[in-house]
Amino acid sequence: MSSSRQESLIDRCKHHGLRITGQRRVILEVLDASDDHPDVEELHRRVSAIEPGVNIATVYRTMNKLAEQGLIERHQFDDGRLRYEPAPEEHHDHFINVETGEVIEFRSDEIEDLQEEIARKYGFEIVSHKLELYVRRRKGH
Amino acid sequence: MSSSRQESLIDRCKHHGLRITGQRRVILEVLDASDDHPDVEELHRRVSAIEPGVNIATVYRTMNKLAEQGLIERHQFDDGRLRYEPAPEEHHDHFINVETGEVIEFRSDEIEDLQEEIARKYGFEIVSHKLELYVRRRKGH
DNA sequence: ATTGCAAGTGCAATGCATTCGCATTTATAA
DNA sequence: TTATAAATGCGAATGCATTGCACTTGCAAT
Ligand SMILES: [Mn+2]
Ligand SMILES: [Mn+2]
Ligand SMILES: [Zn+2]
Ligand SMILES: [Zn+2]
Repeated sequence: MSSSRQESLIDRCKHHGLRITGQRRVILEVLDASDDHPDVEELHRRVSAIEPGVNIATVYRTMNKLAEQGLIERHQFDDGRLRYEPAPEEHHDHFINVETGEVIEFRSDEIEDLQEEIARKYGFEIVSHKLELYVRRRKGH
Repeated sequence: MSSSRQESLIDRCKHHGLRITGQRRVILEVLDASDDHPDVEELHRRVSAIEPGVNIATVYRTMNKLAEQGLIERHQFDDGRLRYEPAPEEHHDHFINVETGEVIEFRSDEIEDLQEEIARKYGFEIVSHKLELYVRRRKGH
């Protein structure tokens, strides 16, 4: 999740030559404050609570622009919608609790290494990957 | 991929109480003959080559029905379209060659085991999972 | 073989998330 | 301050998938 990032999204946008408009300022603020994986509609809801009048198309366009620049990550879990989070400092994968919809992050160096190993075995190099574990709470303990 | 399955999809449909219509017969035949991961449009193209006049809505409905019954698996890779393959006898995951779009199957017991282990560590049990490795051919060797 | 009816189909309409065209506004560099 | 490319608002369009409805058909029971 968001945790503490060294640089704000606004600063990172400036460094990438993106203009900081009033709308973007709010969108970036919302993104920075999020520690979950909101979709565009939810982002728009949060933005509108701070500054009404921002069009949802602007949120869509901003997310695309940010993703292009690698400033955010885009996910598509099983509900089919695009969800976003600020680009994490260190890669992680996700549990999705099928009963609550909650998304939990985890990291396994062993799995990451095995992925590289098996790709190499097949003569591939990994460009990116997606690992999603759809889970439920274990009963008893 | 399809490899040799013990029972044809048509037989499995009968056992599941699904009616075998002319359209379904062709759709199932196409599925059984596929050793890739076609989307609905591609399936419809292949079906139409054998028997023109089958409506694409029928293909959509048939795929949903088959998936409900667990007779096929549904995937959504990064292009966002739903793709299908006959339910494999043994679980596998996928490489997606980002340069060609080709989908290659693999299986890693080590990774499967590690997934279970890390889920357990978090107090979860895995309901299903998705592992997709987006790759390119390694240059030199 | 015939019949009854739930299941399946064709077709067009609809839903839903996302993108796009275009006129207008605005951030930023000069 | 000004010029201009970038960004925005808004509605229309897009792409993929689902659905309502009238019609057809597989198939189990007779
Ligand atoms: Mn995350
Ligand atoms: Mn497969
Ligand atoms: Zn990972
Ligand atoms: Zn797997």
